[in-house]
Amino acid sequence: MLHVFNSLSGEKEALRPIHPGRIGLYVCGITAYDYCHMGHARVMVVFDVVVRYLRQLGYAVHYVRNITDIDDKIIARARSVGVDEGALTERFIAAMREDQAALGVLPPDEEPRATTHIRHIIEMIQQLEAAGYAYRAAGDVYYDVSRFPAYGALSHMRLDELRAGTRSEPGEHKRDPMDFALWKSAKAGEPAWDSPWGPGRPGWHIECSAMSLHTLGKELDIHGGGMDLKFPHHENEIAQSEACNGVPFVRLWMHLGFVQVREAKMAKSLGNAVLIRDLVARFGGEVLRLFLLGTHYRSPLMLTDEALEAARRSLWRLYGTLAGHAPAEPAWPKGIEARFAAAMDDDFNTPLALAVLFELARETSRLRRSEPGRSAQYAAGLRQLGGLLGLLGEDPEVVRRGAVDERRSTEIETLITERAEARRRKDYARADAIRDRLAQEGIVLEDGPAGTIWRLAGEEGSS
RNA sequence: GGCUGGGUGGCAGAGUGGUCAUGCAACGGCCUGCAAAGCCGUCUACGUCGGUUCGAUUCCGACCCCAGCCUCCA
Repeated sequence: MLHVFNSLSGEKEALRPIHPGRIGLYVCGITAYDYCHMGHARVMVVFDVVVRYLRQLGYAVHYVRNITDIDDKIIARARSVGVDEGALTERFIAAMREDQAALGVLPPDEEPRATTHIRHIIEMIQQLEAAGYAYRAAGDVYYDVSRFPAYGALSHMRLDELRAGTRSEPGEHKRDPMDFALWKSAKAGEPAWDSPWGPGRPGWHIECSAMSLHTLGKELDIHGGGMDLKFPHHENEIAQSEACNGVPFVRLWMHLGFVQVREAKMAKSLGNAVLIRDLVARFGGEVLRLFLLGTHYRSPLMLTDEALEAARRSLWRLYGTLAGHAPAEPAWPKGIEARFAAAMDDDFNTPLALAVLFELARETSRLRRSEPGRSAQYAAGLRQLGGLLGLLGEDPEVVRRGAVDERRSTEIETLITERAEARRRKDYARADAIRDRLAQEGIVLEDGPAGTIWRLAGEEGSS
């Protein structure tokens, strides 16, 4: 039985789908005004694993991850770069798709965008206004939090506690500092849509309420995102959706811990964001994936070169175990599969699941010579379990050789052949000279029962 | 100040009332022409102070420290 930590209740709870056998999952995606950083990578990879595992359990998962393609930051960035908002967002959405693919993340079933749901957003604001949850002020429309008694339930804060540190921005006309904008009137030159309140654009929070309603319905099984969205974004979504729909909005809230750089949260505003694409170039997407899954999703994750390098060696170890087996039906030693499932069932404990994978890898290597048939089966089993985490799907040789072009590859093969002949002649001086030369060039040779294979030494330049 | 998470071996990171996490690194051994890889073993960890207990890293209490949120942020 799968249990998931619900940040609303603060406890692990059994997953009980609203409709038996089906799961509606909504995740807050990116605001498309810049390249994605490792914090985004964590959200993408973790929910990719959640979806893969739920499907493995037999659920029909409907996975929706939105894209915010209109907001203040997009407008500001488009202006500073000198392009229109649409061109800017298209560019960064395309970049996100590249990053996602590099991380082995399957695309969500739907990726609704705010600008294609303006009509639904306006309808929802009208409903809120009609029900007395919203008020107009100088062309803007605000949500009146005093009308929603449960406000603060998700962040475990009372309204007066939340108010403590607030200040009002110039140009706002809120009755209460905790009120938030549903609709913002357009200033000259800003992109705008017609509405009952005049030309303007949606506030940030309302889009998720409107899009989740129109893609998944009034009640969601799981809603997720980064820890920083808990307040105010998700709190506001609850206020909007429940005021509108009259039913509990979300069964389970999943919030991810931060990726940290040198003891501090990674954030664009702090200038310490590490882009996915930069690390993909250095380590390869699968290494990043293993790194991200090596820590439980709710814990903070410290991003360091040492940790990434350790992840690379770990991944290579697994691929080394996988290499050179005959095709076989997947199998496991007794208990492995159950322990893997138990780990995943316990709030998606991927670090523990990975530990089980490493134990399986060790057993596979141990039997390699004595029982090659069983060893091959275990290797196939390792690949299959790894696949549930979106790992170990590549050709082991290719992964370990990294980004070496074909010409270079042929050169290396030629030298290996030359060395093999030298070894046959017992001309070890010559053989070692060849090996040393390749080692200096970052190529490591491994002599095995099936001949000599080669791989990259590490440091820079994996696939 | 309020709220939310944390403090585990050289590093990363799970977990548990009394026998093993796991990975990376290091050291010793096996294997190897020598290596590399792999396998075996070693390196006897649980913030502090009390309490409960036959026994606590694990339960309870207090305290200290770290990160985050209370403003846009995955």
